[in-house]
Amino acid sequence: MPIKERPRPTIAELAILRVLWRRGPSTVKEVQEELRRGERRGYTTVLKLLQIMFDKGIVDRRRDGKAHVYRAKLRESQAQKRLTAELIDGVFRGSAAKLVMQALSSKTPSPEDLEEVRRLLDELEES
Amino acid sequence: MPIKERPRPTIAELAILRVLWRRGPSTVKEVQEELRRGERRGYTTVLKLLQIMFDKGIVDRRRDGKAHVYRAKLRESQAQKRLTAELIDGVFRGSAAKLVMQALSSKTPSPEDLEEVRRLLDELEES
DNA sequence: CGGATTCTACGAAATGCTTCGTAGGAAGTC
DNA sequence: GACTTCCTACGAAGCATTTCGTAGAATCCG
Repeated sequence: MPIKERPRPTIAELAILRVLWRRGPSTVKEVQEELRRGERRGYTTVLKLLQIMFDKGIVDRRRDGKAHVYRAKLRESQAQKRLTAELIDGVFRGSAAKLVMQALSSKTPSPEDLEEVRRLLDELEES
Repeated sequence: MPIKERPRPTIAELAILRVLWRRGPSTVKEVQEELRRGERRGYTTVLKLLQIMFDKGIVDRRRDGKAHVYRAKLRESQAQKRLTAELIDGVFRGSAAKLVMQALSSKTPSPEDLEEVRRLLDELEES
Protein backbone atom coordinates (compact mmCIF):
# COMPACT_ATOMS: atom_id res chain seq x y z
CA MET A 1 0.00 0.00 0.00
CA PRO A 2 1.70 3.20 -1.17
CA ILE A 3 1.91 6.05 1.27
CA LYS A 4 -0.62 8.77 0.57
CA GLU A 5 0.89 12.18 0.27
CA ARG A 6 -1.45 13.74 2.77
CA PRO A 7 -3.66 11.57 4.91
CA ARG A 8 -6.31 14.14 5.64
CA PRO A 9 -8.48 12.76 8.41
CA THR A 10 -12.21 12.70 7.76
CA ILE A 11 -14.82 13.65 10.33
CA ALA A 12 -15.25 10.12 11.62
CA GLU A 13 -11.53 9.57 11.68
CA LEU A 14 -11.06 12.74 13.66
CA ALA A 15 -13.49 11.54 16.29
CA ILE A 16 -11.39 8.42 16.72
CA LEU A 17 -8.15 10.35 16.76
CA ARG A 18 -9.51 12.49 19.55
CA VAL A 19 -10.06 9.40 21.62
CA LEU A 20 -6.57 8.10 20.92
CA TRP A 21 -5.03 11.45 21.75
CA ARG A 22 -6.91 11.58 25.00
CA ARG A 23 -6.57 7.96 26.11
CA GLY A 24 -3.33 7.02 24.47
CA PRO A 25 -2.98 3.63 22.75
CA SER A 26 -6.29 1.77 22.88
CA THR A 27 -8.06 -1.30 21.64
CA VAL A 28 -11.05 -1.15 19.32
CA LYS A 29 -13.28 -1.92 22.25
CA GLU A 30 -11.91 0.92 24.32
CA VAL A 31 -12.28 3.39 21.51
CA GLN A 32 -15.81 2.31 20.85
CA GLU A 33 -16.84 2.60 24.46
CA GLU A 34 -15.28 6.01 24.80
CA LEU A 35 -16.98 7.09 21.60
CA ARG A 36 -20.46 6.16 22.60
CA ARG A 37 -20.79 9.06 24.99
CA GLY A 38 -22.10 11.06 22.11
CA GLU A 39 -22.66 9.04 19.00
CA ARG A 40 -23.60 5.44 18.60
CA ARG A 41 -21.23 3.45 16.50
CA GLY A 42 -21.21 -0.28 16.11
CA TYR A 43 -18.16 -2.24 17.10
CA THR A 44 -17.32 -3.28 13.57
CA THR A 45 -17.74 0.27 12.36
CA VAL A 46 -15.00 1.42 14.69
CA LEU A 47 -12.91 -1.59 13.77
CA LYS A 48 -13.25 -0.88 10.08
CA LEU A 49 -12.39 2.77 10.54
CA LEU A 50 -9.27 1.88 12.47
CA GLN A 51 -8.28 -0.59 9.77
CA ILE A 52 -8.72 2.06 7.12
CA MET A 53 -6.75 4.54 9.18
CA PHE A 54 -4.04 1.95 9.58
CA ASP A 55 -3.88 1.51 5.81
CA LYS A 56 -3.66 5.26 5.37
CA GLY A 57 -0.87 5.48 7.88
CA ILE A 58 -2.80 7.64 10.32
CA VAL A 59 -2.47 5.12 13.12
CA ASP A 60 -0.06 2.40 14.17
CA ARG A 61 -0.95 -0.85 15.86
CA ARG A 62 0.59 -3.72 17.70
CA ARG A 63 -0.79 -7.05 18.76
CA ASP A 64 -1.63 -7.60 22.37
CA GLY A 65 -2.81 -11.16 22.73
CA LYS A 66 -5.78 -11.59 20.46
CA ALA A 67 -6.52 -7.93 19.98
CA HIS A 68 -4.79 -4.97 18.37
CA VAL A 69 -3.79 -1.86 20.25
CA TYR A 70 -3.99 1.22 18.09
CA ARG A 71 -1.93 4.33 18.51
CA ALA A 72 -2.29 7.71 16.80
CA LYS A 73 0.53 8.26 14.38
CA LEU A 74 -0.72 11.61 13.25
CA ARG A 75 0.04 13.80 16.24
CA GLU A 76 -2.44 16.13 17.79
CA SER A 77 -0.14 19.08 17.18
CA GLN A 78 0.23 18.18 13.52
CA ALA A 79 -3.50 18.02 13.08
CA GLN A 80 -3.92 21.30 14.90
CA LYS A 81 -1.38 22.95 12.69
CA ARG A 82 -2.77 21.65 9.47
CA LEU A 83 -6.40 22.28 10.21
CA THR A 84 -5.70 25.76 11.49
CA ALA A 85 -3.83 26.60 8.31
CA GLU A 86 -6.71 25.27 6.26
CA LEU A 87 -9.20 27.33 8.19
CA ILE A 88 -7.15 30.48 7.74
CA ASP A 89 -6.83 29.94 4.02
CA GLY A 90 -10.36 28.69 3.63
CA VAL A 91 -12.50 31.25 5.41
CA PHE A 92 -10.31 34.01 6.77
CA ARG A 93 -8.84 35.09 3.45
CA GLY A 94 -5.40 34.14 4.67
CA SER A 95 -5.48 36.41 7.69
CA ALA A 96 -4.33 34.66 10.84
CA ALA A 97 -5.12 37.81 12.78
CA LYS A 98 -8.80 37.59 11.87
CA LEU A 99 -8.93 34.06 13.13
CA VAL A 100 -7.31 35.13 16.37
CA MET A 101 -9.94 37.81 16.80
CA GLN A 102 -12.70 35.36 16.20
CA ALA A 103 -11.26 32.83 18.61
CA LEU A 104 -10.66 35.34 21.35
CA SER A 105 -14.05 36.92 21.17
CA SER A 106 -16.11 33.76 20.89
CA LYS A 107 -14.99 31.62 23.76
CA THR A 108 -13.53 33.81 26.46
CA PRO A 109 -10.21 32.38 27.58
CA SER A 110 -9.07 32.39 31.19
CA PRO A 111 -6.82 35.17 32.55
CA GLU A 112 -3.89 32.77 32.46
CA ASP A 113 -4.53 32.08 28.80
CA LEU A 114 -4.70 35.78 28.09
CA GLU A 115 -1.39 36.24 29.83
CA GLU A 116 0.14 33.54 27.71
CA VAL A 117 -1.14 35.10 24.54
CA ARG A 118 0.30 38.39 25.67
CA ARG A 119 3.68 36.84 26.18
CA LEU A 120 3.59 35.37 22.73
CA LEU A 121 2.71 38.77 21.32
CA ASP A 122 5.71 40.26 23.05
CA GLU A 123 7.96 37.69 21.51
CA LEU A 124 6.54 38.24 18.08
CA GLU A 125 6.92 41.98 18.28
CA GLU A 126 10.54 41.79 19.26
CA SER A 127 11.63 40.03 16.13
CA MET B 1 -38.02 21.33 0.74
CA PRO B 2 -37.76 21.43 4.53
CA ILE B 3 -35.14 23.71 6.03
CA LYS B 4 -32.08 21.85 7.19
CA GLU B 5 -31.14 22.58 10.74
CA ARG B 6 -27.52 23.33 9.92
CA PRO B 7 -26.40 23.72 6.36
CA ARG B 8 -22.75 22.90 6.83
CA PRO B 9 -20.94 23.89 3.66
CA THR B 10 -18.80 21.24 2.00
CA ILE B 11 -15.38 21.92 0.52
CA ALA B 12 -16.69 22.65 -2.96
CA GLU B 13 -19.47 24.78 -1.56
CA LEU B 14 -16.98 26.76 0.46
CA ALA B 15 -14.99 27.52 -2.66
CA ILE B 16 -18.12 28.97 -4.22
CA LEU B 17 -19.05 30.89 -1.11
CA ARG B 18 -15.64 32.48 -1.12
CA VAL B 19 -16.29 33.81 -4.59
CA LEU B 20 -19.68 35.14 -3.62
CA TRP B 21 -18.28 36.79 -0.52
CA ARG B 22 -15.58 38.43 -2.55
CA ARG B 23 -17.57 39.43 -5.61
CA GLY B 24 -20.99 39.89 -4.16
CA PRO B 25 -24.06 38.55 -6.02
CA SER B 26 -22.96 36.76 -9.17
CA THR B 27 -24.21 34.66 -12.02
CA VAL B 28 -23.13 31.08 -12.55
CA LYS B 29 -20.88 32.22 -15.33
CA GLU B 30 -19.16 34.79 -13.19
CA VAL B 31 -18.59 32.33 -10.38
CA GLN B 32 -17.19 29.76 -12.74
CA GLU B 33 -14.79 32.19 -14.37
CA GLU B 34 -13.56 33.42 -11.02
CA LEU B 35 -13.14 29.86 -9.84
CA ARG B 36 -10.99 28.73 -12.70
CA ARG B 37 -7.99 30.62 -11.41
CA GLY B 38 -7.07 27.54 -9.47
CA GLU B 39 -9.29 24.60 -10.17
CA ARG B 40 -11.06 23.64 -13.32
CA ARG B 41 -14.73 23.17 -12.95
CA GLY B 42 -17.21 22.73 -15.74
CA TYR B 43 -20.02 25.21 -16.12
CA THR B 44 -22.72 22.75 -15.24
CA THR B 45 -20.77 21.63 -12.22
CA VAL B 46 -20.90 25.11 -10.80
CA LEU B 47 -24.52 25.42 -11.80
CA LYS B 48 -25.45 22.20 -10.06
CA LEU B 49 -23.58 23.16 -6.94
CA LEU B 50 -25.35 26.50 -6.78
CA GLN B 51 -28.69 24.74 -7.26
CA ILE B 52 -27.89 22.38 -4.40
CA MET B 53 -26.80 25.26 -2.24
CA PHE B 54 -30.02 27.03 -3.08
CA ASP B 55 -31.99 23.98 -1.97
CA LYS B 56 -30.00 23.85 1.24
CA GLY B 57 -30.66 27.50 1.90
CA ILE B 58 -27.01 28.50 1.75
CA VAL B 59 -27.59 30.94 -1.10
CA ASP B 60 -30.42 33.07 -2.42
CA ARG B 61 -31.11 33.86 -6.01
CA ARG B 62 -33.11 36.19 -8.20
CA ARG B 63 -33.79 36.18 -11.87
CA ASP B 64 -32.07 38.68 -14.07
CA GLY B 65 -33.35 38.23 -17.56
CA LYS B 66 -32.56 34.70 -18.57
CA ALA B 67 -30.04 33.99 -15.86
CA HIS B 68 -30.02 33.69 -12.08
CA VAL B 69 -27.98 35.89 -9.84
CA TYR B 70 -26.86 34.06 -6.71
CA ARG B 71 -26.13 35.67 -3.39
CA ALA B 72 -24.53 34.15 -0.31
CA LYS B 73 -27.11 33.76 2.42
CA LEU B 74 -24.67 32.27 4.87
CA ARG B 75 -22.55 35.23 5.82
CA GLU B 76 -18.81 35.15 5.87
CA SER B 77 -18.79 36.08 9.54
CA GLN B 78 -21.24 33.30 10.37
CA ALA B 79 -19.10 30.75 8.59
CA GLN B 80 -16.00 32.06 10.33
CA LYS B 81 -17.67 31.83 13.68
CA ARG B 82 -19.06 28.37 13.18
CA LEU B 83 -15.99 26.82 11.67
CA THR B 84 -13.76 28.34 14.30
CA ALA B 85 -15.96 26.94 17.04
CA GLU B 86 -15.88 23.55 15.38
CA LEU B 87 -12.13 23.63 15.13
CA ILE B 88 -11.77 24.56 18.78
CA ASP B 89 -14.07 21.78 19.89
CA GLY B 90 -12.74 19.34 17.36
CA VAL B 91 -8.98 19.48 17.73
CA PHE B 92 -8.10 21.94 20.46
CA ARG B 93 -10.00 20.21 23.26
CA GLY B 94 -12.19 23.24 23.70
CA SER B 95 -9.34 25.65 24.31
CA ALA B 96 -9.61 28.82 22.27
CA ALA B 97 -6.29 29.96 23.68
CA LYS B 98 -4.49 27.01 22.15
CA LEU B 99 -5.93 27.86 18.77
CA VAL B 100 -4.79 31.44 19.17
CA MET B 101 -1.29 30.25 19.92
CA GLN B 102 -1.25 28.07 16.89
CA ALA B 103 -2.58 30.81 14.63
CA LEU B 104 -0.15 33.42 15.91
CA SER B 105 2.91 31.24 15.64
CA SER B 106 2.21 29.73 12.23
CA LYS B 107 1.54 32.66 9.99
CA THR B 108 3.15 35.75 11.42
CA PRO B 109 0.69 38.60 11.38
CA SER B 110 1.67 42.16 10.55
CA PRO B 111 2.54 44.67 13.31
CA GLU B 112 -0.84 46.31 12.80
CA ASP B 113 -2.55 42.99 13.35
CA LEU B 114 -0.54 42.40 16.48
CA GLU B 115 -1.58 45.79 17.75
CA GLU B 116 -5.19 44.97 17.13
CA VAL B 117 -4.91 41.69 18.95
CA ARG B 118 -3.33 43.52 21.83
CA ARG B 119 -6.21 45.96 22.00
CA LEU B 120 -8.65 43.10 22.08
CA LEU B 121 -6.69 41.52 24.91
CA ASP B 122 -6.92 44.74 26.86
CA GLU B 123 -10.65 44.81 26.43
CA LEU B 124 -11.01 41.22 27.49
CA GLU B 125 -8.91 41.69 30.58
CA GLU B 126 -10.90 44.66 31.77
CA SER B 127 -14.12 42.77 32.06
C1' DC C 1 -13.11 -31.48 24.13
C1' DG C 2 -17.23 -28.39 22.97
C1' DG C 3 -19.66 -24.17 23.51
C1' DA C 4 -19.61 -19.36 24.36
C1' DT C 5 -17.16 -15.20 23.84
C1' DT C 6 -14.11 -11.96 21.73
C1' DC C 7 -11.57 -10.73 18.25
C1' DT C 8 -10.25 -9.76 13.06
C1' DA C 9 -11.02 -9.52 8.09
C1' DC C 10 -13.80 -8.86 4.36
C1' DG C 11 -17.58 -7.43 1.54
C1' DA C 12 -21.02 -4.68 0.48
C1' DA C 13 -25.02 -1.54 1.26
C1' DA C 14 -26.21 3.21 2.18
C1' DT C 15 -25.18 7.76 1.94
C1' DG C 16 -23.06 12.00 0.54
C1' DC C 17 -20.18 14.69 -2.53
C1' DT C 18 -18.56 16.06 -6.97
C1' DT C 19 -18.58 15.91 -11.62
C1' DC C 20 -20.50 16.43 -16.06
C1' DG C 21 -23.60 15.07 -20.17
C1' DT C 22 -27.86 15.73 -22.40
C1' DA C 23 -32.25 17.91 -23.25
C1' DG C 24 -34.79 21.71 -23.91
C1' DG C 25 -36.34 26.59 -23.31
C1' DA C 26 -35.48 31.48 -24.09
C1' DA C 27 -33.11 35.23 -26.37
C1' DG C 28 -30.40 37.29 -29.98
C1' DT C 29 -29.05 37.61 -35.06
C1' DC C 30 -29.46 37.28 -39.83
C1' DG D 1 -38.43 31.75 -39.41
C1' DA D 2 -33.89 29.28 -38.94
C1' DC D 3 -29.56 29.24 -36.65
C1' DT D 4 -26.66 30.05 -32.98
C1' DT D 5 -25.81 31.09 -28.28
C1' DC D 6 -26.68 31.03 -23.49
C1' DC D 7 -29.09 29.50 -19.80
C1' DT D 8 -31.60 26.08 -16.63
C1' DA D 9 -33.06 21.53 -15.03
C1' DC D 10 -32.40 16.89 -14.52
C1' DG D 11 -30.24 12.51 -14.16
C1' DA D 12 -26.75 9.73 -13.34
C1' DA D 13 -21.92 8.15 -13.10
C1' DG D 14 -17.78 8.00 -10.20
C1' DC D 15 -15.84 8.27 -6.05
C1' DA D 16 -15.16 8.69 -0.99
C1' DT D 17 -17.15 8.02 3.44
C1' DT D 18 -19.65 5.64 6.79
C1' DT D 19 -22.13 1.94 8.36
C1' DC D 20 -22.74 -2.75 9.61
C1' DG D 21 -23.46 -7.96 8.68
C1' DT D 22 -21.36 -12.34 8.25
C1' DA D 23 -17.62 -15.64 8.45
C1' DG D 24 -14.19 -17.52 10.75
C1' DA D 25 -9.95 -17.60 13.78
C1' DA D 26 -8.32 -17.33 18.55
C1' DT D 27 -9.15 -17.62 23.35
C1' DC D 28 -11.51 -18.81 27.48
C1' DC D 29 -14.32 -21.82 30.55
C1' DG D 30 -16.89 -25.67 32.03
